[in-house]
Amino acid sequence: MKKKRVQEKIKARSVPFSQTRSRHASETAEDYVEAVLDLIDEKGECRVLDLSRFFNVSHVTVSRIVKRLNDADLLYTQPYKPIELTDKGYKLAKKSKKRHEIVLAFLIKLGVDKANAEIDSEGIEHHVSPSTLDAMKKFLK
Amino acid sequence: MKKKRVQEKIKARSVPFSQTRSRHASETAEDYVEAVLDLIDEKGECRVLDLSRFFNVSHVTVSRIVKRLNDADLLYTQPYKPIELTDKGYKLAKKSKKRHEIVLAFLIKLGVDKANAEIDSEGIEHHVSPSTLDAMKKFLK
DNA sequence: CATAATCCGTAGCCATTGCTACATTTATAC
DNA sequence: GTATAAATGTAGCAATGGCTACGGATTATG
Ligand SMILES: [Mn+2]
Ligand SMILES: [Mn+2]
Ligand SMILES: [Mn+2]
Ligand SMILES: [Mn+2]
Repeated sequence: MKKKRVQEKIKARSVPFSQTRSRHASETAEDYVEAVLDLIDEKGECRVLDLSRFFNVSHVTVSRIVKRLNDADLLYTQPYKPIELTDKGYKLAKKSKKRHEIVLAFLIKLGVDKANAEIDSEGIEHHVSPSTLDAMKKFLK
Repeated sequence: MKKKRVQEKIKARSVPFSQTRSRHASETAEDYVEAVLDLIDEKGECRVLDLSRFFNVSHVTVSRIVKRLNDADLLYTQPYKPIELTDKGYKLAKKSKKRHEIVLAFLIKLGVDKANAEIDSEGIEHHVSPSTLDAMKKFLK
């Protein structure tokens, strides 16, 4: 086969990797808004240190990310004040949480023990296309 | 509930995130050795530019990562020479490829179209515990 | 063998996400 | 109210993975 053809064939396989990188780029935002939603729900408010404990990272890491998500209009933060979700952040949180719950329930129904299902679903949720999510929903019914 | 108890409860939920970060840290190595294995198999040899096309990133990004994986004893590289796998790299590649194939076959059997299954499995493969992999294997039988 | 094309390395930039150390603000306790 | 504790912010470092620009090495072409 011609060299060019071989190269094009190789390049054609790059799509899943580009997509995976793109999904990883949105992962932090999704996990953070979901965490803020949960923490407000369970604790009444969400603080930097709550997120720091929730993710097991330093408060500095959280503080920087929260600032970026504030700039992205996903949440609202003021110095030394609790963190709140914007409308946009709330919608993303609800959608991410729903998807996460489906993935978790799916794994459990598939026969995975709860501990592993919780661990695996935390990563898998960000790599599930609408098509795959549909297939999981059908399996759950 | 006491404040301390609440904080411990929050901290307890951090395990999946720590695990997910750890898995993302091994993802590049897994994808690269798998790619080297495939490219040698299909093209006869694996070059920096092959990987650059395969992943759709610049040759500089590939070159830096290849150097790190060389230091980690996963592959063997010399300037301007083709890239080869070490024993350790070959073993990791085989294992990763096997797991990837199972995840892909699983998604297809679940009813996901091939294009989405290929995209999603590229990310999901790195978040599948032995427990989940077993469940997928059982489902395939 | 000389020239052109291709491949690859290096320098240097940016963004993200992890960290420790230290400063400042806010809340709690006395 | 003041001292202490807790929470948060800031400075600055490292690793990783993107990039462009440029130059040197290798290979192909004539
Ligand atoms: Mn989640
Ligand atoms: Mn997650
Ligand atoms: Mn992958
Ligand atoms: Mn992932």
